[in-house]
Amino acid sequence: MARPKTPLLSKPAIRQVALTLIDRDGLEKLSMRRIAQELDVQAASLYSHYRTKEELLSDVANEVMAHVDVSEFEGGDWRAGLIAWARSYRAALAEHPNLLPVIASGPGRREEALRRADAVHGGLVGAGWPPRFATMIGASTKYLVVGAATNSFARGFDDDARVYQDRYPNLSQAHRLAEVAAEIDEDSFELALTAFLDGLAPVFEKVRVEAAQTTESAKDRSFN
Amino acid sequence: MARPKTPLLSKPAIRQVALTLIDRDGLEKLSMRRIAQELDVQAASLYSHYRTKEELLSDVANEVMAHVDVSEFEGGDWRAGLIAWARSYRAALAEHPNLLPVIASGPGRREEALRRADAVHGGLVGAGWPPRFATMIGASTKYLVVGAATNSFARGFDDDARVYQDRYPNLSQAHRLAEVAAEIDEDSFELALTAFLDGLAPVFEKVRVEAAQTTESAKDRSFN
DNA sequence: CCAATAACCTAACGCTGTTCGGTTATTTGA
DNA sequence: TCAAATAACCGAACAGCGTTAGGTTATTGG
Repeated sequence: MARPKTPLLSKPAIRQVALTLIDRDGLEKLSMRRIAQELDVQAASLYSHYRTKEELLSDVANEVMAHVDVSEFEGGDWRAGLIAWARSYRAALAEHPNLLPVIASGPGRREEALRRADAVHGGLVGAGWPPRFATMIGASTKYLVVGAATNSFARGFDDDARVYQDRYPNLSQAHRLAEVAAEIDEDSFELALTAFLDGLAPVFEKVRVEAAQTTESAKDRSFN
Repeated sequence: MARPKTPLLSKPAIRQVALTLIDRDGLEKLSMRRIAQELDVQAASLYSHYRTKEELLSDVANEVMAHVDVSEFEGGDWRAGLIAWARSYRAALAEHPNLLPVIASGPGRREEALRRADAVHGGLVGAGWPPRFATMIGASTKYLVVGAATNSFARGFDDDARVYQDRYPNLSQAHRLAEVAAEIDEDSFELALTAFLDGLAPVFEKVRVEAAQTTESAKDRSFN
């Protein structure tokens, strides 16, 4: 076979197969040859559409990250905005846990990631946070989400045994381990997020007062 | 050459070379053949000491994690314990950023990790936290540390440009990017940790009251 | 209608982790 | 003391990896 009448491949099709295989068999088992096999094609043909495997993975990661919700910042409520962002972020990672190393290894295409970063940053600044704090709070929230996802999905049944006994001292059925672990992760994440936001509230008051004073003295100076 | 008079290899020596290469060239460039080359040996010989590359990496990760400090919990001050733990944890990751994917992919040898998990958990319970909260707080703090490390080290000069402009609107010298980024990461981490712990304080009061009431009613019941 | 391009192919390169069987020094046990 | 077992190396090879080169054919643009 040389060139087919109707193309067998397309970027979206390749991405979709890649993501399916990642979800099913894990990131480590994914190879260009396996993707090609699934598409009844030779591995070399994939390189007509994606220049490297890395580029493909980065594209897949971007597709997944597109579902993250930053619209809640528009209301001007920074707390609600952060919560919605963090939860949908975490949900997106949870849907494709095997993809996490790719997402965690830095953003691929700049556009989308930048747009979301801007929405978060802009939302915080719009709500009254100084830009410097907006940066740090955005970063901190990301820490929580990525850290939670990492610890949840890359777990190897280690200290968890102890963890379960906290809450389920009589848990002996191994088949319930997964759901119990998921519940604890969920609760831990919510606790961390809530405590973080609660701890931020007094900071918000403080920096607003400081900002107001700075504006005052700036006004004073402009009068002299 | 067959068997040498004095052994050329040892587990510690292999680990040391592996870690050095990881630090210098990155995790991706590390191969058994390169480690062997550095030790003037053939790759196959390494398998007399480590059964797989994974086992070796896991051992290296454990060695690094051994520097994490959980001793501060002994004083009974859970806030001081968490801060010391989180900071030394983060410092350990920062010393070998290229190793982070290995560390994040679940603990290797159970012993050490369990010992530390126990120290954290025990410290929190000893300070008055209910076991269930001790579990969640330990997990949450880990989220922060791992998330911060991931976002810091796996960065690809993306939304950072904007981030720098927050604080250094006139920063044009690219050679200062690294230190500025490090400073922002540091500040973000400290903000997140402080806000989290501050947000935890009222929770602590609340669960202590509840625990006291539970004890009361337990006493009541024991009287009846 | 012809040239360019797009989309596939086969074959191969150099790399990887790992295994096999061989060789020799050291250690163990009778 | 001497044989057997083991430990520590080696060379060669296996299957699989990402990627490239060069070939063939269908579609498209001028």
